Amino acid sequence: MPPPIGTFEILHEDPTSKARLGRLWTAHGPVDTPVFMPVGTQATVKAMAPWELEAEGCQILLGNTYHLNVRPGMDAIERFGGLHAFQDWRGAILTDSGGYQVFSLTSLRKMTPDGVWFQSHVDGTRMFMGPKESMAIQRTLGSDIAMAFDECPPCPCTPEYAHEAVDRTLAWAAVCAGEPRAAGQLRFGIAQGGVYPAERERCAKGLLALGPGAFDGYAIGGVSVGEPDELIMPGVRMTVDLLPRDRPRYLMGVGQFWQMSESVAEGVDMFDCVMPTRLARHGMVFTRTGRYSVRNAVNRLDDRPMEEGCGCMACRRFTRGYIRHLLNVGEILGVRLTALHNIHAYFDFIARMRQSIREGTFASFRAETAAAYGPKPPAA
RNA sequence: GGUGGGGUAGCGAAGUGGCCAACCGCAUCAGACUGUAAAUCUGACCUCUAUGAGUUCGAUGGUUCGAAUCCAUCCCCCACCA
Repeated sequence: MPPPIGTFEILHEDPTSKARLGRLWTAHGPVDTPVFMPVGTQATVKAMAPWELEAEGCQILLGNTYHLNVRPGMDAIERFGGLHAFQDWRGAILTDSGGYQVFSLTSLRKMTPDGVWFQSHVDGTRMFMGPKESMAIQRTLGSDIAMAFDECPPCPCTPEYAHEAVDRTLAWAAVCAGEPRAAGQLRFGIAQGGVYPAERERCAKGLLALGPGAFDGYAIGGVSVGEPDELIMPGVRMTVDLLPRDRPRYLMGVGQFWQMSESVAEGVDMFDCVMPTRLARHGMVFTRTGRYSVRNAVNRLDDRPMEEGCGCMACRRFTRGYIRHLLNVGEILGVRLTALHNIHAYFDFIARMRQSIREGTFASFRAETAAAYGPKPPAA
């Protein structure tokens, strides 16, 4: 019999860092951590079929509250019996609250103390989203993990603005924590604070002050929102130790291989990022030794697979020259194949990282990752 | 053979005396992308010893301080009529 939903087991801890192997139990099965969650904003991971994600061992993916509320709308989601049924995804789903759209759609929204007025990026319709609305939508979506509605401020922003954003994020978190949830739905709080340690600390402590029943896990938000590379990891470090070690810690929106291995070393368990799928559509290919653009002219006559030794279907059957051709002429299969490969590369990366923690070789895994990708990724 | 239209950078296409190394689109080349307004966006794209210089607008000659733009001759393409 599986443990109760929401149980987070810590299975192994790395002696050389704060890395740990864990397992979070959701209503749609276990999630082995550290985990990478592909982003499926609009009820699909772009260019990927659900069975392809299953084949890669994907246990959980993302959906988006704002975007799914705009289209198809909650009446449609209800009609189809929730988000899982709608997109026929049998694993777990984490829904982002819409807080990121406060950042990414800055020019289309207006902040108020109680929430945010969005002007739809599709047809301009005004819609209000606050903590209650976000939680209600996520309830209808029926996600396994609902994120608290937060304000994700950009970088740079003034200390004063970061302070206000933390005020709002904490006030909204309290509202979220009091809202009803879907059956078996977990709820994560989000720590903001920008690049300011005092604000990071105030936000994390404020979330914890809502009590252990408020949240099942905690996220680090507002990272990689415009700050230079060298400020990303400090933002993580100044927050992660403030979050309970017996609960999953989720670094939102990150990211690159070296950022993930370094964050795992700090005690982070969960990641999501659009990079593997977005960059796939732009012709960028991730490999164990770096990334490169398969669109580049040097690949025109290259008969090697995208990554030598890779076991993904794209690499088992097709050459760089062919895939470059498909991307070059705009054929759909091109982005399908690069997405397939990049998702495979991400899951391969995470699987190897988990294995290294299990086998006690995480330190050298970190070093290899830093060498291949580095804080300043070398031109592959 | 006649009449009319036309030849502009890899292609298409503006420009019809100075603000033109020449708008724009495509193609090409390169770069960026981190809780996805992104199969998107940015830049380069005549040559060079390159915040400057040199050679271009079918060819040659001419007018003019100055020509892709005006004139003459020639070459080629298209349409219609013979």
